[in-house]
Amino acid sequence: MPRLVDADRRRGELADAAACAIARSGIDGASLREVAAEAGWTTGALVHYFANKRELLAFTLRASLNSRCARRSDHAALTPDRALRTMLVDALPTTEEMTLHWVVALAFAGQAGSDPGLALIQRNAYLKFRATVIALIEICRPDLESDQEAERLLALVNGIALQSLFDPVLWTESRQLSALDAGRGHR
Amino acid sequence: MPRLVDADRRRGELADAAACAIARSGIDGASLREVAAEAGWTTGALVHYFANKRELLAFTLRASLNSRCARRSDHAALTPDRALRTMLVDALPTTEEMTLHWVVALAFAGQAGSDPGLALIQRNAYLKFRATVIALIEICRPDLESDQEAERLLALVNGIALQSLFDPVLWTESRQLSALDAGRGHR
Amino acid sequence: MPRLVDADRRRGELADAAACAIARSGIDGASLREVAAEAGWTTGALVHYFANKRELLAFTLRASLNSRCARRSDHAALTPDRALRTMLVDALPTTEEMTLHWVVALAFAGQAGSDPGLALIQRNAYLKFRATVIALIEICRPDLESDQEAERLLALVNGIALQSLFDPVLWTESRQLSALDAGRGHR
Amino acid sequence: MPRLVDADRRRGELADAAACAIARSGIDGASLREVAAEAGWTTGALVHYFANKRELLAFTLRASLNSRCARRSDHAALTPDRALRTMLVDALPTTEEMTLHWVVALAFAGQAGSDPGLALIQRNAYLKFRATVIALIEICRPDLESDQEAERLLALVNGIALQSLFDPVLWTESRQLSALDAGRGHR
DNA sequence: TATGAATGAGCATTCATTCAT
DNA sequence: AATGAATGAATGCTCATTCAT
Repeated sequence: MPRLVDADRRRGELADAAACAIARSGIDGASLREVAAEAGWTTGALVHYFANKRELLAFTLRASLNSRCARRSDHAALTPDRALRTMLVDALPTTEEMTLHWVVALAFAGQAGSDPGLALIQRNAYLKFRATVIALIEICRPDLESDQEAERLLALVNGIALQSLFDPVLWTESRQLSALDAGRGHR
Repeated sequence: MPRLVDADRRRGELADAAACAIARSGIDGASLREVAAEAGWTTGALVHYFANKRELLAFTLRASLNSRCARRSDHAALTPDRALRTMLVDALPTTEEMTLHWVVALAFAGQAGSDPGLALIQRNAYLKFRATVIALIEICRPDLESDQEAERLLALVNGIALQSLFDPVLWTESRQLSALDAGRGHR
Repeated sequence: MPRLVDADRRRGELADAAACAIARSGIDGASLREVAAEAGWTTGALVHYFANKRELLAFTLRASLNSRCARRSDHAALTPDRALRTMLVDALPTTEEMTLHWVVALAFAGQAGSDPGLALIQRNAYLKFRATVIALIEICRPDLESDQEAERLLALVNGIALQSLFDPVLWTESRQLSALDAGRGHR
Repeated sequence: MPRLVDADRRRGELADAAACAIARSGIDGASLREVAAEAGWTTGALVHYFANKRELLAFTLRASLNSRCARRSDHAALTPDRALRTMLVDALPTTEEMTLHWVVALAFAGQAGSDPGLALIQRNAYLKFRATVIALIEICRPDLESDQEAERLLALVNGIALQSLFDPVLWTESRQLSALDAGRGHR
């Protein structure tokens, strides 16, 4: 089924283009024409891959949020402490790609009220993201008393990310890292 | 004599209505018709108080963000530790009103790319919010080694707030408070 | 009846303001707010003097066109040839005031299709203007063979006026006059 | 393959429809909806051919004014005197089509104050029209002493046209022609 | 499959008009 | 008489969507 592979690849490319357009113009501001142009097609071509704009947005949201989990692969080879740090750093908007994901997530979060369907997708993806991170934290730091401790760590990651988006000049990559280190607690 | 109206009061009411509409429908989704209907007027009436939609949005954003600072009044009478906790709690989306402010802030944050003017307003307001909180933290907790420590505390507050918005069922008020307490560090 | 005098005077002032606004912004572009502001009042005040915008426009048109006839008073004391020249010169847009009248007339002419009522006013006023000029021409120049000759002279005046409006730099006052002189024919 | 359309031809059709609508309702009165309906389309279709209303108007103005020059082709085969008369007659609103062009020109002239850009287009087109006519006059009538003489002839043409628009019943085609003949001067 | 022409609903905005004061 | 708040119907324009090719 070579066709299907092509179609899926196309959908991915379109989702990437959509993510860029959303980061640039906001969700409502990102017209289908803009997304299509970003990807190098015309509007009419989108209809073959997504029935309507909502589906394109939902797919883009899912793809972007999954990317935040995808990196979180196996860190078993590292020492627990080193693995933990690596994992958390992967979740911060230190790279351009990760910043894009955070911006897109923020755009959808601000839209949540207007489309409960998208809000649900977002919430589920967020819970998956949260579960992944917390599970790994607990593996790497079995000494943490409860998962509330892990949750606090996650909140810190999210807070640092949020502040980095608002004030990217102040929050350099190294500052993000040192703030994270300071909050990780001590054995 | 014309019908006399307290224009500033009206602007405030309209900003409240706009905040509700934004939380419900997103920023672009909140049409002037919707805002006017929410406030009990018709579209044309808005023009008396705001020259255009951008001005309405800017005013709403400023009003909402200022509300987050307004509560942060005098805590001098309390013990430093108690004052600190009170202040931070005031910044969490534990009340319905504070939740609304966070949702509105999130909506504007997601819009940042499409209107640099609004993004600037938001950034300035955020910096003011940050400065207020950090200054108070440093007063209440002179033992904190540096303002980086205070910043970490702020990041924690923001992170808890963000997670509460994504998962309000899990993040009850008491959970928000205990997560904050756990991260406050010890004297 | 001092009140009536005041009201009529007001109407005249408003018509002047309207003529300026129309010359500046066109007929549809001249909003009631703009006219009122030009005259130093607010919108609501207009309603006391004109039932609606149409009436204001009709009054303004009539007043402006009548002004073009008003100057054409008694030239009996002059020699016929001198009187003729004076009369025709009075009809050219050589003065600022006369230019305004021509511009307003042009604006209404361009609008003629959309309001048959205004078009009728304009046509009647034009016929009156034409009759006045032609009658005077025939008095001053009894040697002209027919009123067709007079009509040709009027056409020349109108043509010079039109070209002066399109290219005011080229068509100085002296050029308008010499073109008129060259076309007046010889005894 | 998409539906192929001769875009330039379409633009021409739309300009024709716009000219009719402008003659009927004035420039501001001619809404895009009205123009589109006149041409048998809907509003949204216009955007494929003109970015906005201003562009539609500018194109219509240019097209209409150029038509007034287009007819003025080669008259070299005729006798000079006959050619002159033919040319000038072509410029009078004796045909329905030429009347439309004059009405449209008048509508734009009345609008000149509100859009300097359109006024410039109009002035340039007018100068081109003037230059064309005057050049031809000078070719056909080398005996005319100066180009001021030619200009006077043009003024006469314009004046006849203007009066014909104000009083089309009186100014039949034959009357226009005889007025022109009487003013052409004698060899 | 892909194009781009065409639709029609929706938006922000303007404005003549009405009306309480 | 005069103000200015409020209305509601347009208008220009954008855009997701449909569809003939």
